[in-house]
Amino acid sequence: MTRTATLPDIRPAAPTAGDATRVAVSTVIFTLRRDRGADRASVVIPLVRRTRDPHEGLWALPGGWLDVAESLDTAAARTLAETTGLAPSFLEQLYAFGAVERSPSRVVSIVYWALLRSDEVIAADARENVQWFDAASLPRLAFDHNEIVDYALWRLRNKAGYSRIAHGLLADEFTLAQLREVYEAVLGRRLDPANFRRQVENSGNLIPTERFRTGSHRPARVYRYNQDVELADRGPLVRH
Amino acid sequence: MTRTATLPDIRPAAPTAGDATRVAVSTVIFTLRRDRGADRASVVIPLVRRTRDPHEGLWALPGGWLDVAESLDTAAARTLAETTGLAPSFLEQLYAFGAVERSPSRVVSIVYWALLRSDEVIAADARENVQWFDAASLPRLAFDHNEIVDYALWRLRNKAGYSRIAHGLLADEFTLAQLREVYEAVLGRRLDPANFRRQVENSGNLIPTERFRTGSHRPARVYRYNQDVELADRGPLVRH
DNA sequence: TCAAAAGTGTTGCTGCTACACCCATGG
DNA sequence: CCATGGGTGTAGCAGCAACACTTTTGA
Repeated sequence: MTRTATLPDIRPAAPTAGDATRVAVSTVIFTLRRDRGADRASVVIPLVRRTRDPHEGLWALPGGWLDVAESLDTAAARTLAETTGLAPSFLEQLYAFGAVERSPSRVVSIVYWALLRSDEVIAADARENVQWFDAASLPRLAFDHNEIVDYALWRLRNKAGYSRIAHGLLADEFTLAQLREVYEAVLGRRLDPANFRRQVENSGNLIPTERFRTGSHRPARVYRYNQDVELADRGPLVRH
Repeated sequence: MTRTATLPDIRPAAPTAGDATRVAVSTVIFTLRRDRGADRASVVIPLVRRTRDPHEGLWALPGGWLDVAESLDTAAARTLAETTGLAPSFLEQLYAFGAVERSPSRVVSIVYWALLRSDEVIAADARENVQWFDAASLPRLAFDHNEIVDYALWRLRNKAGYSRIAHGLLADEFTLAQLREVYEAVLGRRLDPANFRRQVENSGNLIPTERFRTGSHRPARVYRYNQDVELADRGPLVRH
């Protein structure tokens, strides 16, 4: 459970032959951070500092080796928990990266991407070697991980257009302003509150509650997601 | 060049240890077939008959093992050429399948999908063990390949909505009726000729030529694709 | 009473669908 | 000249962006 938080050791290890191709699993985890004072939330991702040689000291995506007896989905969830302690509400395969020269030895990385609700973030912060970075301004990462994060960000923004991606980033109950803030952070632009309200109300994804959240000004109605409408954008692929 | 056309032998082979996870690459190749007399074209894919034990005799997707010194993209193109003789104009990664029980030994398959232009199909037909099937009515395939084809079909239809997918299925020059036929076959429904024309003309993807194709009735203008407008739907991932 | 966010109404633009209609060619 | 597909015109509807406007609260 408390393995060293690091990407797999790339040096030829015991279980496999030295020249064989090995399969790793990594995950890009998105969540939002509301900086006090900042007028907009920003997209942040957790990275792990490498403690072994290829790219020692650089930051890298959390991940690990695929076990012989576990599926890719399971491996993604497991390595994520081991390196960061996180258990995201949304976890989906992103892309398989397999360029020959992306690592000193031959590694094919099956990369996942994940969304973390604001109330799930807490656990990870205490971890040694884990740190959160603003996705828009990352340092140089190990391997091809900068490229991977760029692709994941592109996918996040893309999917926000036609899917209920915000579900994975919010707690169960929320106001429309909070929901709008999520979309604004992901898309990187302001949205008209009036039009946003109508769009989201007409989508049928939201259920209004009778509760109100009282803040600085007029109280806002609290909504929750309609669990029936499951986003069918993974096609015929069944989960679990 | 003329290896036996078959999926990789799944039995533990020489190069790798018996219990290691191995990486295979497979491809779902789509093209259109115009049946004489039929009023609509249909989507067909080439399959390879397995000549070795796991699922011997069943039809399977063309593919093979990933070499240690080649990228995933290269492996997809190579195994495709070796098993079917085809070199598609469009080749893109689809998904990585890695359930534990999808094969007797542990195999992670990186699956690609490809589009073949009607003028590229010829070469493959002569192959032993290669046969074309209507994508809508497949027999039981080896491994989890039925599920894989379903997913690829879903992706094809999805992408047809927002992308110039037909480019990969047509020759360089074509009439609007031919282009429309492609979309009708992929989407599985009729499209209004008048509205289709306007949509596609306004998209800016087509360049009208001065040539006309004279058929049974009024000659139709010949178009070709605007090469400048490259479909930017793979995001920041650069090819080659 | 004032600022600011919550929430409603309205207008105009755009893109799409449906369908009527004209054009050009082979038979 | 007629059947058929190529190609144009147009009316209606739906969705969305822009923005004016009303409501409700804390300070």
